[in-house]
Amino acid sequence: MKIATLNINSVNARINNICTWLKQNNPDILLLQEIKTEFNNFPFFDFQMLGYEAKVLGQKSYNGVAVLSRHPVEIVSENLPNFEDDSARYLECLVTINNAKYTVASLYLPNGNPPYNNPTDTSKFEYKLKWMDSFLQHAANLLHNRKDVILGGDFNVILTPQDVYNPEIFKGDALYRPEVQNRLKYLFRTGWYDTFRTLYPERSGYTFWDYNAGSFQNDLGLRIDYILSSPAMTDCLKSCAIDKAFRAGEKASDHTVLTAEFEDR
DNA sequence: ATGACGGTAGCATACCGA
Repeated sequence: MKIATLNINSVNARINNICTWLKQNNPDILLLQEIKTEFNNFPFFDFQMLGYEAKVLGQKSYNGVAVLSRHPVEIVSENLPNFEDDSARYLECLVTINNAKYTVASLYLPNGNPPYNNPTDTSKFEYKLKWMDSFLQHAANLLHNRKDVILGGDFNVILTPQDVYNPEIFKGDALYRPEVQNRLKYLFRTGWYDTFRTLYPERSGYTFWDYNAGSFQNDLGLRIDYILSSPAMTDCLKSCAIDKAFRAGEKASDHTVLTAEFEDR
């Protein structure tokens, strides 16, 4: 079972990029974030032509998440079940592959930095912490109630200095604050696995490079996209890879694709 | 390296991202 995650930064602006990637890589499941469109403007047909059914939690202009699957898929939860949210950031589905049922979620965690015109405003950071607290609680429930679970997406958390090109610059940033790092570490203490780090303890593994000139060319990146696996899934984890070539493409997203592969059940 | 980029809404420029 091959599953990938990608912050697409507008699914309609990048429909050609992602369709080309799907044709070449053919994953069973693709988790998308920042589709930046409502349900009614989602390009269902383009994905259908490639054999994918899409489940979509859309929103006008901002956010929005989706789950694409080549196998039967049904929605379990739109938004975190324990959190009132104005933003479309969490979509949980059940995918059936050869009689095995996988719980998969596409999540887009809040950024948390203040607006540029109001740098002392902490409301976005408080929202991020509340979102994470609800997510941690829900993740604990999933671990208790389900066996095969994958949580993938843009977590907007830089976990360690190893995961950023220059830790000094990010001191105090909402992606690097101890409050969010500790919340993510809590997941790993309670049974979840970071698929990339589990297989590659030493690699940098950036998944995001700013659009600003030189960031990608000079590899000034961040590792903020993750595929987390439950213990039973981690037992059959085969590979995890970052497709850096996708970020080098014409009109690319600022994130790139992260893929994990598991032994079939 | 607090924005130079880029998307959306919608028509000029504000807001958002990380």
